[in-house]
Amino acid sequence: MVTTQGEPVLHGSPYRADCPTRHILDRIGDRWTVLIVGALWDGSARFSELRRRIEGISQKMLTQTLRGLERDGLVSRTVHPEVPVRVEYALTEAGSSLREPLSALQEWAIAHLGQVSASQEDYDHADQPPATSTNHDT
Amino acid sequence: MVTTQGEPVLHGSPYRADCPTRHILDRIGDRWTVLIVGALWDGSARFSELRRRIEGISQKMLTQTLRGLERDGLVSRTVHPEVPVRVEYALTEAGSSLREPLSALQEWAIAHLGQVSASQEDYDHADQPPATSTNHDT
DNA sequence: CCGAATCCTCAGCGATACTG
DNA sequence: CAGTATCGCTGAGGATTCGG
Repeated sequence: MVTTQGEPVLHGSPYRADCPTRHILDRIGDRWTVLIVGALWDGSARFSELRRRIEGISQKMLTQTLRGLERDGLVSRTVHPEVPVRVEYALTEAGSSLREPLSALQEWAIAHLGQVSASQEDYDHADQPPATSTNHDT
Repeated sequence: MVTTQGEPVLHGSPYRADCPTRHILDRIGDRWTVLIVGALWDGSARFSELRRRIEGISQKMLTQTLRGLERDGLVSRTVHPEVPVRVEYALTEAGSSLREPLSALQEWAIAHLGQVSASQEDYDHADQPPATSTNHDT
């Protein structure tokens, strides 16, 4: 996530950091959470399998993000005490329910990506880059 | 956003970083974008007004995030060349259309926040904190 | 095979100061 | 009022290594 705790604590602003949406975005706004949830839509998977499914993820972040999801009750973790330990991860009901709003976002993304990209091109090719910096993007 | 460009470039993974959803999440996953969009649901506003509406935001991040949104074509920026310069920000059509999926997320957040918090409590009160670290949260 | 611990880099973001 | 430029801190997160 981005930071989450450095908040100076506000008072009466209508867009405070403690609104549920903000909270959830802090939770799923990181690089990997959504990808893991997406990977688990295909069914439960073991640690290594998840690593392969997502591939760009490091072992550390996979573990860390899975722990977060488990803590939130969105993902279940089942240890099979076999000889080489086997661990299965799966979406819980709550985790599965995330699919709805996430799909909405996904559809928006698909529907608007072209337009957004075009707008970016347009913006970047404008002729008033105030000298010094090419500081587009966040 | 989180990083977005350090990607090692993958090849055949089904959850590549270049999927539209991932892209959009990188865009709106930062600390302020969603808050600004939310603040503009109430109608257009000037720079200072936005600062007041959001309040926790620094001048730098407000400018930076607004630039990003403008670049993406989600927010329009209108300069009124009056004596003290006046600048109005407003959502574009595309920006407004974000309200739908964002509301879906919001509703999910509201519906599940309690459950998630409870799960966290539960998780944290488990009796196997492997010593050293209290490393919950992302 | 699953994961924890350590190290280190780099970029998000706030604070501050300066322009038009 | 509406920015832009610079500096410094902090923490996300990749690489690597060790344990069960």
